[in-house]
Amino acid sequence: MPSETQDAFRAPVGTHDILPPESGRWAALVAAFARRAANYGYGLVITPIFEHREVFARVGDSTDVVRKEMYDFEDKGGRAIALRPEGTAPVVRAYVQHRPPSPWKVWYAAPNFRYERPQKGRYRQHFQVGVEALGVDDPDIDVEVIALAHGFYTGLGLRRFRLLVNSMGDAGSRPRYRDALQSFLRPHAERLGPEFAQRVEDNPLRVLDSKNPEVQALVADAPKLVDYLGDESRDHFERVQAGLTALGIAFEVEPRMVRGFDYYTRTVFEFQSDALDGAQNAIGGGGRYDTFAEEMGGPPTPGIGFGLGVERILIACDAEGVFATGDVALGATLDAFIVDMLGDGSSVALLEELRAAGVAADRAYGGKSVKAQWKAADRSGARFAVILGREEAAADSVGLKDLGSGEQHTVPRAEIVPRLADTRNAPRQEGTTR
RNA sequence: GUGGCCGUAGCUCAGGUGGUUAGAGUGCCAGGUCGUGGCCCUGGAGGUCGGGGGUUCAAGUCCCCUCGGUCACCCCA
Repeated sequence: MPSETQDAFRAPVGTHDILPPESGRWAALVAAFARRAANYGYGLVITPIFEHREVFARVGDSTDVVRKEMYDFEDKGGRAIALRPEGTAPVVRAYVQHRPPSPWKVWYAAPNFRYERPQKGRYRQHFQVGVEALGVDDPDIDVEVIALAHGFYTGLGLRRFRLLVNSMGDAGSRPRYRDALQSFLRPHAERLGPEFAQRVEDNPLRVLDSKNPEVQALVADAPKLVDYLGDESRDHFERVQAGLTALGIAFEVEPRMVRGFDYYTRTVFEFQSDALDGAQNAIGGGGRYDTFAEEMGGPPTPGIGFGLGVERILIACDAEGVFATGDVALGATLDAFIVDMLGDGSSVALLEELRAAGVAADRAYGGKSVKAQWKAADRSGARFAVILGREEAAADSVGLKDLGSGEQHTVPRAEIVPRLADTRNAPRQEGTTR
């Protein structure tokens, strides 16, 4: 237990504060995703950060996310509640509850919570951006969704990542495959230990992506999902692959990729960064869930979506040297900084005028020395300093200094606001600093 | 949940084999230049050495516990 003074007043294990200027990079990333999603015809959906526990139970009783990583609790009304561990279930729940017209194409940006031991790229609260498209069975939408994510990564500047795809089969083929796999694995259960044996019984598909070399060697000879696909699933998968190829999106079929949620059917995919050295190299993933809505009591409705992990994407960006904080941070750039040598209160009114005109402006507080004000102006990164000085004031003017070039003019007080507003609206003429 | 490594100013780190008032760089504040920033010089503030217990004449240094960080397993974004 954290003792009150030492540990209580800090972010809980596995969580982080994101401060300026880094927070500006987050804002820029989410803004880029929002633009892209809107461009593809997706609207924003905002769902609660917690749901009735049953909503997430549908993610899979045999998955770690549900079995041991849920932040669940009873609220004061005795309801079983859980913090959202993943993005798809709440969106499907919202779809079932509101029955919007199909196709329903939505995007989200939201934190997820999983009670895990943290390490690099794995946190108890992590942020995902994602999309869900419900009501469309057409493989074209699988391709569209994957292309959206793929283009988002490349738009950030990422290059060193791979797209892995697989098909999980459907309600007809999956049980047949499951049985075949179980029969294949069971004879080895004793040799590979109780954990393995348990998994073979609970969820044999997830044995496939084990990192244990012994298990991997075994799995290499195991029956493959693709060989058990029904005609429809096989055709769907082939059309998805053809669609990706037609768009020039490189991918690898990874027949042993199963992913961690039970609701997936047919198309599943994952983006892995080669720039991340750790074990946490999945920067995004998703798939089709054609029976999920029905399992939640809604009409049979196919769906597909993905979630992309913001923390991991930013780690990958750092590793590839792209989308750096200084280059992209939103909201950190000031147009003007006031250096006040009068101290008569006129700076307050001028600041309000500037801001009302859309000029981002700031000042130093607390009657700082002139020198300190100049240093603050410099640090602020503002393009201009506006000088309230005695000489200028005598002529009903202010000083305007370009902090980049050092050039300084005297400007009539009445003109300073429109002038800065103009400069802002017609910013930096390339190559013509003077 | 299991295991390895790590924890000294806001930040990055020095502090052989225990030994007086715990240091540097950077950042912050002030001054040199009470109207001109970035460079330079001077000064200042800032630490219960993560926390607790133990060994010892003496612990930042050794031992135990605990909290936190990090990495791996597991799992995933």
